[in-house]
Amino acid sequence: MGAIETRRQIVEAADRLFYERGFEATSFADIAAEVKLSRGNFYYHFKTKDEILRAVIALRLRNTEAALEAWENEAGAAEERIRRFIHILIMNRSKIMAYGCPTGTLSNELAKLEHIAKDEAVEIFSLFRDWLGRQFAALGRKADADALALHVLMRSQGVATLAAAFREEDFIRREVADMNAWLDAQTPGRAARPRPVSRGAA
Amino acid sequence: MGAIETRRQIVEAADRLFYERGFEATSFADIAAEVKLSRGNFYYHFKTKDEILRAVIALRLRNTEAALEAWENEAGAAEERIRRFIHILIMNRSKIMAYGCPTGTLSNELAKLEHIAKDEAVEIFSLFRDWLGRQFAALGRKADADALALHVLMRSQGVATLAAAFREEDFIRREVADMNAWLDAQTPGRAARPRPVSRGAA
DNA sequence: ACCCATCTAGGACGAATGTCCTAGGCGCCT
DNA sequence: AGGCGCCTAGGACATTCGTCCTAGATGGGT
Repeated sequence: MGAIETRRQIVEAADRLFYERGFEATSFADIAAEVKLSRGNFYYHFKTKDEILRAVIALRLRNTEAALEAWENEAGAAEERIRRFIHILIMNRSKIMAYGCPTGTLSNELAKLEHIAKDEAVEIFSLFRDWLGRQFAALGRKADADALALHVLMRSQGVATLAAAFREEDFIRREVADMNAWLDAQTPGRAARPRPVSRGAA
Repeated sequence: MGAIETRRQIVEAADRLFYERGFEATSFADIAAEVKLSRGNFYYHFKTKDEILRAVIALRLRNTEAALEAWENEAGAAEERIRRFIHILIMNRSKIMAYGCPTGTLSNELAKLEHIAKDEAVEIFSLFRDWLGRQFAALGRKADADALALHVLMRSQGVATLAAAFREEDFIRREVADMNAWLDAQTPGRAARPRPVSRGAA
């Protein structure tokens, strides 16, 4: 098997394990076992644990960039793109209820560890922040586009954290509906397209 | 020194270290050093790490209960009490920007570890949830009191997570203002009391 | 057929971890 | 003063961690 393919498998396994168990709680041996490699062989591909972490973050950055770019091409209007983002909460609800948000939990953990790669993890957030900001600017909210972007990100993080704590799927659906209703209210110039009823405010 | 006092100091140190470094990343030796105890003596007070965790969670539960009860007695109306809760984000902004929310980050970590005490940590959330629910019920929102409570909790968690990631104090203040504005809109029956201007929606 | 670069396996290494044992010192009781 | 129970110190223990070394398997190019 080529080294490149092996390396890819390692990073992929580490990505999942870091998400499901956390960075510190995942050992070299765990990842090696997952890919069915000896720990020694493992060392051939990655010298240190930090190196794997960097590779995982780089992978997530690439995946995030690709997803955002795909939404940029697929979805029509900026508003529809933002709804795509919001909809992740529903699509990934099972994993979110089990492990929270991959970006948020990693960023939290690295912050506590005062890990050098902390800022790189936050960079994933920045990708979403900037992308969302551009969508809000396209919606005619240029002045407060960044604040609106952070607001959407904030809600996603809050929903993910509480969903992981209480494991209530209804809560996720309710908050997603509320986010969509909120988004409707952010573009008063446009006619609000029909949406499923959002009971009350939350 | 009495064993009770020593035990109190241990739990207090563990509480802080679990918050600042995380549960797994904090070792027996770390806590012992903080309280200036030998690791052997430490064992006299706590047999296992889980035992300390349980004690820390119990402490946080007691502290939370006490804080909520104090707000119940001090603050006048239910609305004012909810604002007290929201205001924690501003009061604790330095620690939140450094380490996130103690409850949210611990709950996230324990969930990933599939730790037995996970549900006990979530119980801290439940205290806030129930308390907030009672306030909303007192505000005349009996039907969706729990949903509103979760909504407030959700926002707090989101703000804490992003504040820890980006370390922007303005973001916290902006979102707190937005939460207050949102709260105003939840009690349409009452006259909205004058509040500092919340620029736009977010 | 042979060689050399690429890849792999297995184990060694010190440090740190959670856990546990034992010997001793301190202070309150009678 | 003496004894006893509470508290402490220091280290042993097995395990696991991240890291590192070395010998061998593999396979394409000559």
